[in-house]
Amino acid sequence: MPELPEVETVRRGLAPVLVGACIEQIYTARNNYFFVTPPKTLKARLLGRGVRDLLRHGKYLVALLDDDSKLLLHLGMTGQFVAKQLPRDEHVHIQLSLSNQRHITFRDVRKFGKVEWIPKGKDSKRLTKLGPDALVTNTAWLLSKLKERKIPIKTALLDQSIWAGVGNIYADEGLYRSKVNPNRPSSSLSRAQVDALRTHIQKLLEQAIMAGGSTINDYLMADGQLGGFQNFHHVYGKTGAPCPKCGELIQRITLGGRGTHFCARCQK
DNA sequence: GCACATGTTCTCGG
DNA sequence: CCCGAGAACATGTG
Repeated sequence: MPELPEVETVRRGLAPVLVGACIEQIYTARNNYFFVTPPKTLKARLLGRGVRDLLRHGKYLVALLDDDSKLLLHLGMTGQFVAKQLPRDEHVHIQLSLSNQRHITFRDVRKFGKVEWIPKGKDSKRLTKLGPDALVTNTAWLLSKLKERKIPIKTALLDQSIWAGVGNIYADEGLYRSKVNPNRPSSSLSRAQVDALRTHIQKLLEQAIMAGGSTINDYLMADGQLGGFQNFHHVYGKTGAPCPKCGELIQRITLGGRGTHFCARCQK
């Protein structure tokens, strides 16, 4: 669920709480959650560690620790990182108690999220296979990668090895604002169209960050509040509603296994 | 019961 | 080996 703007919003909310603090206590739920790094190892590696910085690449958060190891976090579809000691319901998997008396709760209903500890000097394959972050990707890179593929442009925009951070909402909204039909083969787009897509999507991502991200169901900001950008969606989740520009009804199709929303009259 | 859900990863067939 | 399609993962909502 969280795409780049949601993850960046969480990063900005967590950083003031986490950076500079030391991890003093760790609670892990005793359920079958697939952490990647097992709870026992996590506790052994994280207890007593200070947090130097909290970074983001695409939809991943990376906490840099004071022994030069790293903690990689991904929110999956329904993950929540909240800088509070939330009540421990059946979806709360981890709680950290920090030296500054603050707490961080990781809650995830569908359990698609990932928590991975990375030793000093090592890299996680999850990160190394990512393309450049979508906010800093330039047209030349995007064009060269899109030219290599015949898959629908919608599917290509979601490929995290091309650029990292765009998910289903911002792909659909970006294609709509760029007037590009999601079915178009990736390699068929002109340089001008790719440039328009890059520009529109980056603008969208920045506007969404300013609004605190899009809350559809589960996503929360780090202070527990809802995001606000869902109120600015034009096509995502608007199946059957009139297009804001031409009045044609918004269609929903499936591409790459994902629901895809667009205006067949505006997007060519 | 059915369809669908902000994501990633694996399998399978060509 | 490459590519793309579809399923799987786990749980909830309408």
